[in-house]
Amino acid sequence: MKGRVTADDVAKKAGVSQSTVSRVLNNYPFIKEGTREKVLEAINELGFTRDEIARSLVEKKTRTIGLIIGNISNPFFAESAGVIISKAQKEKYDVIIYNTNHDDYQLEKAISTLIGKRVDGILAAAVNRNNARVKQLYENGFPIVLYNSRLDDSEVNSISLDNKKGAMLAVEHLAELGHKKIAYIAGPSKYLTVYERYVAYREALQKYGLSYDSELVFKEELTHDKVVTFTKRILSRPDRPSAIFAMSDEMALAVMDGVAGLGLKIPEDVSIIGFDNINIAANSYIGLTTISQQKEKMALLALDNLIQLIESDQKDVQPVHVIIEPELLIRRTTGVCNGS
Amino acid sequence: MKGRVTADDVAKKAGVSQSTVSRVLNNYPFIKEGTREKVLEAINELGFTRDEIARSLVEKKTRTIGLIIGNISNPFFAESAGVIISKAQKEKYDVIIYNTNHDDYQLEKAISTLIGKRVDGILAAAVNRNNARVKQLYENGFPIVLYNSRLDDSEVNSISLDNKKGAMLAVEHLAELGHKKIAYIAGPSKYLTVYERYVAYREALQKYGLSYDSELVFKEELTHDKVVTFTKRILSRPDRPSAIFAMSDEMALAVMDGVAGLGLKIPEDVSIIGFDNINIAANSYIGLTTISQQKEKMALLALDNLIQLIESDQKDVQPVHVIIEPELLIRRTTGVCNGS
DNA sequence: CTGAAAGCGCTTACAG
DNA sequence: CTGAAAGCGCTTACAG
Repeated sequence: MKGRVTADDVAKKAGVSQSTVSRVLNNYPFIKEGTREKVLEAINELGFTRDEIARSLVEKKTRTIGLIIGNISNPFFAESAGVIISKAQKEKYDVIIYNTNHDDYQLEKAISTLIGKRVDGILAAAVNRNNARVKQLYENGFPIVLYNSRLDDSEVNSISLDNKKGAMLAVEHLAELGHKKIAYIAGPSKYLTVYERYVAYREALQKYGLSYDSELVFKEELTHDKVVTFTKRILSRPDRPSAIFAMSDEMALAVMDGVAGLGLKIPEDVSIIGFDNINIAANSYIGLTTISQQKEKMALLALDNLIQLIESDQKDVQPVHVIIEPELLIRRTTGVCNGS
Repeated sequence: MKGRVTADDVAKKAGVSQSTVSRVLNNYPFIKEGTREKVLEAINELGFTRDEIARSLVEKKTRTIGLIIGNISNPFFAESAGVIISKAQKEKYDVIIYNTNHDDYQLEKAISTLIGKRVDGILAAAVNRNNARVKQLYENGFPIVLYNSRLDDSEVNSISLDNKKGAMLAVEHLAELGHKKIAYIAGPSKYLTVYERYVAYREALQKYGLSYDSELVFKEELTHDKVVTFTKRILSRPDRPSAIFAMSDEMALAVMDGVAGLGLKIPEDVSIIGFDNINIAANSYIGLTTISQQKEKMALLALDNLIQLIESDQKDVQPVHVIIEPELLIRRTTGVCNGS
């Protein structure tokens, strides 16, 4: 198809060597002005575009990075990815994006493909706490930084929230509003960040002398429909909880879906608090009380650090471990407890 | 960094030639079983991963496609991109994603970079109606398909909605509920799809004998904040509109933000209808009445057609022009007109 | 069934 | 200031 025009074609047309064409392409300074002009002209006439694949092969860098997220339809991932994509563009990096759908096998496959494509580095926002592949990549000196994820006991670079504090803040807010029965949408604990929130939830309950009821905790796979069903089920109990804390705003929205489906009022009948502070949480119509992860800052820090790793000499680089401060944003979905 | 292991290293370790290593990598059938095993073993011990960049150079295909969208934080783009990314993975294509932020210059830059990186094809969801570059790419036989976009008078492959019908459906629904003053969040008409909706809005008004009031039409750049401000402004007029139609669900949400900010009720005080049917529109707490674009179907068709273009011989391929049928989904944000 | 060699389209010492 | 040549890591005829 199309027989692409190469630097050699340009060279012939301009009556110079291919090396010279390459030099003007790379803005090599010592070229006679006349020569440069001839080359530029030929490039234009021929509609030449330099083959970056060939260039990557010799330069041993592709100026593309891999971005691995859980699921792009979760606004937390979409919005943080947006920040990364835009900033990467400015820094002249392309991004290949992968959804894991929270499946370990898909994560492995994504990593393998990205390594095969020789990306300069990887940003990953959804890696299970014990992922050996990521650990190994890091130990081999491959540029990788995690955000919204962390490994169990490894030095792998990461930008993450103080999740424990975040979950504490959420439960405390509810407890101080007088809520005694606080349900929790926890999710599976293969992610360290998610697990930490769960632990903090339990600790916070204890701190406020509230009892832990495993029936009020959803630990299964986090799909919208399952959470809606769970919400409806626990709210149909005679001793229903008066507040529900969700480990993500996406899931808090699913809880709201369930609550509205039951005809219950928020926050009069049930208070809801999320986690992430996705854009829509601030919409006045929703007004979701939540814990901010400062996703833009998180994403930007992750990218900045990755680029630094890529462009530095690797040797003298210290592991990066940034902990971001959570912030409680009180909006309309939480209120004082009206029930028992 | 890391001195990657090459097929040549594998060859030496296995005591065969590099050609043989290449053959086992490519599942060439006529290899002695013993040889294959030796090679596989060497590959494992060395932790070899084939350099896809080098392979792309000789094969003249990269198995990556470019995906150009307006803005990933708009759920319509994020969700359709999600469908594309997942399906592409299954088909063994990677996707490089670009946000244009609805800026023509960024679109051009994205295309140039993608061409430079020798992607096998491009999917674009946000291209201005008169884009010469896209047209030229298509005419040169480069695999490109648009979705949610179309060019003015060009054959470029596209999957798009019957936008006119969609907007008609929306206004008719409102008119039949008795609304006389229907505002419209139109956006800039550089996109043909957006323009078509605007034209249909006017035609529908006419059909129902409703007058067109340019002050009730928002034609500026579509940002959340600007639409909130506009909404508040028109709803503060003594003769305020009783219904607002937005050209996207994202903007309908902005309208709801403005309405809620004013303390007005939906749909009692003002009915709202969107366009796209993003996932959250179906959430019972929101219940946004909208026009479905069948985004999953649209995205999948776009990808399928692109892959077909890439993998076929190009010559015998007819231009693809799929028009998707819009569907009115009535939910909670629209109701009969209570006002004058 | 397997090896030696050419070639994909660039960059970059090395000469001049 | 510029050209000839080697090399990046593969694939694929061509021989044998």
